[in-house]
Amino acid sequence: MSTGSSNIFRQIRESIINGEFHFNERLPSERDLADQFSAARGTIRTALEQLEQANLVRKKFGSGTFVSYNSQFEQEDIAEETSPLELIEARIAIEPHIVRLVISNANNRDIRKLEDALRGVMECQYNPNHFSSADEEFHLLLAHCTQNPLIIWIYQRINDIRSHSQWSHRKNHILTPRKIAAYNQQHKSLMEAIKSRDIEGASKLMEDHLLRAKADLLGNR
Amino acid sequence: MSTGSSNIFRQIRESIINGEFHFNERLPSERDLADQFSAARGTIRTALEQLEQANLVRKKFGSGTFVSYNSQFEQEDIAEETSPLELIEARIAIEPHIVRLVISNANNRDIRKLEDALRGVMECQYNPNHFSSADEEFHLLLAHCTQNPLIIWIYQRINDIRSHSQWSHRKNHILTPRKIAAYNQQHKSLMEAIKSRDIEGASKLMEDHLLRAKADLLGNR
DNA sequence: ATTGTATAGACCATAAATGAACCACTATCT
DNA sequence: AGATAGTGGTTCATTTATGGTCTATACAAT
Repeated sequence: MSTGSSNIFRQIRESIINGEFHFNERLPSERDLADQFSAARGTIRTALEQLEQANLVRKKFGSGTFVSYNSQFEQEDIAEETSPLELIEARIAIEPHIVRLVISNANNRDIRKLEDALRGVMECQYNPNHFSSADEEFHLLLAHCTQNPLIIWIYQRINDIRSHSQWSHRKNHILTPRKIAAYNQQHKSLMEAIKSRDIEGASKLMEDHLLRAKADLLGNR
Repeated sequence: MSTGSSNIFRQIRESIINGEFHFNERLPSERDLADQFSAARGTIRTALEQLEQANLVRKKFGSGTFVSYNSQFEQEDIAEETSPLELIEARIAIEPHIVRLVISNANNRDIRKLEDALRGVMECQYNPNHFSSADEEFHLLLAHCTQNPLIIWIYQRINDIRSHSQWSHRKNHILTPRKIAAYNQQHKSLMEAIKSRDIEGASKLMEDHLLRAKADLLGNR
């Protein structure tokens, strides 16, 4: 059972798995491959169809054939390999304690800036994209209020991933006006707890807030 | 997503990451880049848009395209300006929840690897440097056991800073055999809590462990 | 003979790249 | 202050390259 096309299939598969062709890179055109393998274009096409069936490759009409195989070694970008669920788990890990540090370290000017930012979030109930970026800004500002450069830096990376995450595709499904209103209410309670210097209360509110976001994420898959 | 323009995207990205273009440096104009890559300006523009999307570059109307990539340069800065106290605060923020995730996600093989690593730490009671690096390894392994790539990545960065921190100068003063023995005892209790799947108990032990380390740090200034 | 595969060529529909022109803004020089 | 050159932002028609499809032919194995 060894036809010409399946030989070509095997050869290209090896090239992809060995990393000669990188993720998302365009393969040579069917006509070029036909030249390289001294085969007819139809033969190449059946080989490519097998590759597509094996999820190693995807074809784009009018554009080319692209590697869709993601080797473990070229996950150079942490943002690409972090799922929305994993992202929110990391936030659950760090943000409740961020709130503690905010209450310990923030001065009145910081608190005012937080309130300003929160007002900005509140105004975005009906636009998921605006809400999302205002929310990112608010949580990043919290990190800044810790005045801990390492935590600020870590949270900047988390925010990079938030804006890059696959989650953003589903944003419009998850962030209904109703959900946004709920989040805003949680933000408001959180802000009040921070202002009254209730460390454990605020931390718990942040944890609940994120657990709620996690539940929403899971419920809307 | 992936076309000829993304080849140019890749090339410029590599140039930026490899430091051929420095932070805040202006890239050649779109027209110049078009000449260099023998491509049309539109093709360059789509490549630059992808770079902007990846936060590697920002465009200034009428002025140019500037590198906004925070290379290892910025990470060096973070290591420099993060004090040992701030480092341990960040660890207090994240590690108790890491322990929770470990208990939720780790399999038996992970647990065995943790026990092996812990034995390695135990053997270092009389050498602060060895204890320190074995301890780093143990805590990093905990992060790995979460199986969350983002958390692993964050903890790797924390570990980078641990080994880079000003704290290492004072290590020999702080890490007396007596202190090391105390830490080992805490590690042992932690490990037992993990093995018995006691999520909140283990998390609390980790928090106590780090709070103790923080107190030792403050007491030895 | 039939079937399955490979070859060769032609044409189609689509997507991307091209090349040119123009606009709006910025920085610099006079 | 004004002029000027250089920059990114935008649009357009056109060209090029790509995968998708179809036909006819040749060859080998069953």
